[in-house]
Amino acid sequence: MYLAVTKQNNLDNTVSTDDESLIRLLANIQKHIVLDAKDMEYLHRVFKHRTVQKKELLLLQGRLCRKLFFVASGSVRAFNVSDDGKESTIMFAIDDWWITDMYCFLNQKKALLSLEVLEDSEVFELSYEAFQKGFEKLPQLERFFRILFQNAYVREQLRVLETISLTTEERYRNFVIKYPQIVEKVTQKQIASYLGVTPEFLSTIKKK
Amino acid sequence: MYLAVTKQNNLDNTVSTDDESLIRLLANIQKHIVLDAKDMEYLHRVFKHRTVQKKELLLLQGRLCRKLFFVASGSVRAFNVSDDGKESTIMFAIDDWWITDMYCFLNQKKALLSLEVLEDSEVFELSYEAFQKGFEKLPQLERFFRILFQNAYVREQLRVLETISLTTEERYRNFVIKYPQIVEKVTQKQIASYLGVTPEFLSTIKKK
DNA sequence: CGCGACGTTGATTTGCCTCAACGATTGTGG
DNA sequence: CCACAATCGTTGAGGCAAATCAACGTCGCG
Repeated sequence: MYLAVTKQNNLDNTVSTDDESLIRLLANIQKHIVLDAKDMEYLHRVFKHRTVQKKELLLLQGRLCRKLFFVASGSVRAFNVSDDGKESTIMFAIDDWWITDMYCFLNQKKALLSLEVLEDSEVFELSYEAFQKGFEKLPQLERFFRILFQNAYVREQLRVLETISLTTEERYRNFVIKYPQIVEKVTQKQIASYLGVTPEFLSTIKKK
Repeated sequence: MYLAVTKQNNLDNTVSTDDESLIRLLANIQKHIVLDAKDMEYLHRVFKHRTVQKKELLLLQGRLCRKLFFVASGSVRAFNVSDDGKESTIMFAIDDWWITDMYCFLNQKKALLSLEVLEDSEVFELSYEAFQKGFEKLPQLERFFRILFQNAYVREQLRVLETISLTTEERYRNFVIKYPQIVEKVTQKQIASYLGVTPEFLSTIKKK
């Protein structure tokens, strides 16, 4: 098993949070493709592990977006701040989610979004260069990311449908049902900014 | 060139609309991957060409979604009708766009969307089975669809951001700027249902 | 030609925002 | 560890954005 390799220089018998995080990353990728020891080693090399803490910004709106993130544990929020200061939350990423400002990552443009760590978290980052080279080094990654983007596309399309067809109250209900773990971790203000309404209005909805 | 092969049984020198459509399909795929003659032959076999006419439904909400469509020419609209009869347009597909109810196609579930042909069109359809088998037969398709879904995801995410952060008027302006060819082809009612507002309200916006 | 869908306009109602105030919670520095 | 500041969640009053409903002229189509 690959983990044994990574633990060669781990003198005691405990599994470090680094190892745990790495396991989560590899397990996530292996949901869709098969990896041998060499593949895992390669991924271990190109994915940089980081322990980040609450309130840290993984990306600041306006800066070049160079990294794709995998959240091994904890939570991250992606949001935009408009000229007049209004915040809009695009997505929350908790355990095992991938997140970045994808538009700006793929086109290497200035970020429309900021990425904010919501609690102390373990993440992996993959640089744009490694992302592009990865497809040559490990062609199966085409399949992995095909499925990842496929799911992401479907998710966003359903969100669009909900946003334009349902009432705010229905959308809030659906959010709570769909993402109960997120509801526990984030503030109501953040949920409001995800739904595109004011915190005050969300508050009145909740009274029922 | 591959087209020469397909034209063996084409006695005169004209290029049929079938050929033109096929060229568009192959050119679209070759934007992202390289195809040799055998690949093209394979794709020609699995993609079924159809000439469809205005008002035809490629998919009816509630039915099993079996096909993925490529619009070689013409236009198609994907929309949902809610229980109380309200229509919401999820997307328009014009020349060179791919369209289906992706969620239900990928999960082989009953369609949330109907697909309506807006004008006489040339489309190709790919069955779910062929879609899945295609990745074995032609592994480069992983890359092609990876990029296709990647772009689709980014597009939808930007739409979500616009929807929750901009006013209806701003969103209408952006739509006209972004998709002028679509504006020419579709009714105002359909644009309203894409923006998630009533036709009456869109009408008042346009007065300026 | 006549019907039905479309686009427009206006009157009224409803959903949601803005602004302001307040207690409760969280975070921070002394 | 406490005190203070800052942010959060709630509530209410008033205002604006958008929906609803109805009426009417126009256009495309059978």
